[in-house]
Amino acid sequence: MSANHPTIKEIALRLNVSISTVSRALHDHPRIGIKTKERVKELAREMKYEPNAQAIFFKQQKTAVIGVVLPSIKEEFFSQAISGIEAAATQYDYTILFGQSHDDPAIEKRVIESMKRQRVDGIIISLSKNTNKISYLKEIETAGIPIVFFDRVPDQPDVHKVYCDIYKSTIDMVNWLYSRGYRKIAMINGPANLTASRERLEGYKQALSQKKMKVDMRYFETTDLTKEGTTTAMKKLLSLKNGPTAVISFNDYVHMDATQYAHMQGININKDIAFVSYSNLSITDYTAFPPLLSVEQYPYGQGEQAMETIIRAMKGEHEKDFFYHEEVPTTLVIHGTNHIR
Amino acid sequence: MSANHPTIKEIALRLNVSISTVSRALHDHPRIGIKTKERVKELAREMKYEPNAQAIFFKQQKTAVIGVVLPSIKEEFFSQAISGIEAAATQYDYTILFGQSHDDPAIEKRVIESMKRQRVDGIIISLSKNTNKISYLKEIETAGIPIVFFDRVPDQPDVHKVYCDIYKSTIDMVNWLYSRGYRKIAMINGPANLTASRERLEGYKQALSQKKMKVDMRYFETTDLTKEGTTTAMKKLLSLKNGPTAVISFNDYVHMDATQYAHMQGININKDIAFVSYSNLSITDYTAFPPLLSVEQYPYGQGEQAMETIIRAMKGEHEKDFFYHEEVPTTLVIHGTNHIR
DNA sequence: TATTGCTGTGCAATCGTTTGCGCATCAATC
DNA sequence: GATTGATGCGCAAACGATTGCACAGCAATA
Repeated sequence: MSANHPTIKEIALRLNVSISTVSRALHDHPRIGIKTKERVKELAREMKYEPNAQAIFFKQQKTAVIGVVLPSIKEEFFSQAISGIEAAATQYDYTILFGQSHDDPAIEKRVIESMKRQRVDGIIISLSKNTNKISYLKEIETAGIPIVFFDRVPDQPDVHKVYCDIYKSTIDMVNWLYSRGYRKIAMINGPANLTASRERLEGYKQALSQKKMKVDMRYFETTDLTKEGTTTAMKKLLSLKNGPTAVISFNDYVHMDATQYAHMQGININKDIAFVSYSNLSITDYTAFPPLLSVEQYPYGQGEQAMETIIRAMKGEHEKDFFYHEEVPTTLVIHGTNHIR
Repeated sequence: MSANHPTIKEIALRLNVSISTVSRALHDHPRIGIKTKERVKELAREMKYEPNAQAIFFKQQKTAVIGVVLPSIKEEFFSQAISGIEAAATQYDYTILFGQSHDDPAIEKRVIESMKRQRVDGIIISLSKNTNKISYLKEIETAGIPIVFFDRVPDQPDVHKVYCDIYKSTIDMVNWLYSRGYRKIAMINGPANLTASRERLEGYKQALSQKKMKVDMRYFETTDLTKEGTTTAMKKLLSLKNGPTAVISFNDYVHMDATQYAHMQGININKDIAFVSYSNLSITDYTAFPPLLSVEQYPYGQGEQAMETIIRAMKGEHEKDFFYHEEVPTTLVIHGTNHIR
């Protein structure tokens, strides 16, 4: 069952010419006679010859393979992102070596090392949410494999990264709520160590202070993103004397847990309390309680952008200490009007 | 920015020994002196030498890479499946070259050809729903790259495949409904050309006739899996004089569209009409109208099984005309009791 | 002393392809 | 008739690692 691919050597043998002649004939080298070219091409077709990409890339010290490491493809955001990456990759004749970290830094490292051994030409990664040391990644970059971070990117400036401005989206979101008359705006944020959480919190504070509202930390809760964590957070918000009239959830998954609990507590979702969120999952319109508003982060576009950025990084045309920081825009998507209930 | 990996050649040069000595020392060859081994290993560590997997596999005419082609990773079924594939791959020291067909046979073929050029050691594929010619895949297999189909598999017996018994699941499902007193059981099936659809239909017919019920084709509709197709099908069912008391949907996505429409028509979901389905999406419990019952097809397990099967196929220990047909079990998962509404 | 066997190492081929260089052959030019 | 230039093709090295074979040096044996 071992692969039996024809080689230029066999073609050369059958045609009684040298290997180099076959190679050049197939590449339409000007110095090869036209009859020879035709004989070679004819036989190549007949034998279903296909160049051995492995051999070529081995010689050229490239692989035309990009490693892609994502936390979990079960999240719609990442499954969309990889589609964008793949689409762009196909366009540039690259293929995708795929791995998930499942938000475990140890697995993440193992996957990366394996990709390094495979000699991928570059790596696109969205960090596991528990990763805080990326020094080994910098080493890999120094060893000659460029890395582009996307969405879950490190704070530091000396990396290539593609991300969207959650800080700004959050301000937009609060402003939207404000313009609809909501004043008691709560937030169920993610773990404090995440950049994503920090951006949300800062945007939240900034927006409130722009509106001359004081930041009431009773309205600010966090969740570890588990159902239990979110339920606890929501419970606290609901127990407040002067409870919130609007709740911003970390993302649509948190939103679903929060609204599920609130509903069970007799809250009329989006009537008694307005719920808004991030991610804009496609499943949203089928859920029992869609958010009034969700921030669309265009994972597909981020994926495409990440691929284009790594290609530029691989070309290495940039200055030695230049790093790409690509910001992709977001949009507020309104759902509330046509939801099922 | 080109990769600069140390090679055994450089180690040999620095140590004034031959390349072969370095290679053997690193592999603990018995004929290499102990001091030499230590000197070599020491320097290798120091230089952060890592064997060039590309070179090794090139020489061995292998890649340790498995191509995985899925219709669309946005479907939870496939995103779970690839996790299973990846987990098993990691265990056996294989990596995953990934591609989506987006249910387009032309793209599917392009992806496969590209993987062939990359000389993957094997291919795991779940067919695009529009694919009907797999002859070119048989050719690739003949050329020496084993192929394992999973979930969306061809009918023919002369292929390796991993799948679950939807025929049997459907019978179980109808029996479950029957035991709950439902007698007017409708089905919204998928496109007739899909094996998956045929199995559902046959199971449906078989179950009904086992219960001495006649198959009423007024209760049988199909959808092209678009929202419109499903809505039309549901509309027809609702317009019947003696309408169904239960509806079996092709999968949870169809189920969501069907129930969304039925709800808008004033049907009390799972009270007026019972809805059951296939896939058992994790999102189900957050949706407005979860199915009473959904068939769990264990995509993760199917993925693992597919990986194990391709590894066996690559070993080629089987008889020349033997093909693996691995059936993985399904389960009926009950939701109705704790759904939100 | 000659043979045998062991230890430690190097040579060179191999995988498939590309490519710089060189060598013919032939026609055209001076 | 010698030089030049174009044409057509082959040789061999290179990419990184593995491995069968050979060989030198040395000790033990006959």
